[in-house]
Amino acid sequence: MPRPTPELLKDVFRRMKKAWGPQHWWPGETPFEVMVGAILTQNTAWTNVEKAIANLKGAGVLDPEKLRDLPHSTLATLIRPAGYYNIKAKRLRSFLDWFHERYEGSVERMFETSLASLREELLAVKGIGPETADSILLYAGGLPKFVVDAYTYRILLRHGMIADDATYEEIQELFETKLTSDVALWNEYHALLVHAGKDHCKSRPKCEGCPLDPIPRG
DNA sequence: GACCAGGCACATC
DNA sequence: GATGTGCATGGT
Repeated sequence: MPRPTPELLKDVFRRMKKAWGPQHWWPGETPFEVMVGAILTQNTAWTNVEKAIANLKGAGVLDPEKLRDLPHSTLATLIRPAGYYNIKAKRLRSFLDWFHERYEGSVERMFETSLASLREELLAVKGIGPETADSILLYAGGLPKFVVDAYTYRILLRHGMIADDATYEEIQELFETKLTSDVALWNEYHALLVHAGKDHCKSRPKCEGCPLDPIPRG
């Protein structure tokens, strides 16, 4: 497996940051909103998630206890624009039940738990996998956990920095061991990778003028 | 109308 | 352990 150096990873970041600037992630007003958004955005365009969150706010239920009190059908209807609304209503419910029973719906208490333990707890919730858990830890909790997603995989593979069978944990370990443990850096790095995959490269099939072009493609 | 989007759990082999 | 499949709306 190719082993990108710390310098290369830093260079990739500098190039993206220079080209596209700060991404201002995560777009959510409170840690709780970020956590809800992390579940709703699973395999879904963020624009659709925004509509769902707007519905929740409009109904005045974007609150741990109020959301948990909603019947399944009501919750599913409100989050309908985010797609997969039945399964996501269940996933939100399982998260909200855990959040209530384990932390009494308190964000402050939740993030008093150590990073490694909290990640294990989140992964044990039905509907929360590695990316959702890590998004919650980094973007809602401000904890040093690097978020890996489909774009991260694609871009790193394209530039020959990982093997095509690299796992989530391997890719995460790559960033976490070769970059300094810096929440602001990891926040921006992941957001820029998503921008690179979503907005930049998608609009340019061969990605002409890609800021990463000086880095050989695999 | 096809194809994709900031995954995950579960079935089947 | 690897591979396949269901879940669903809204934008291009």
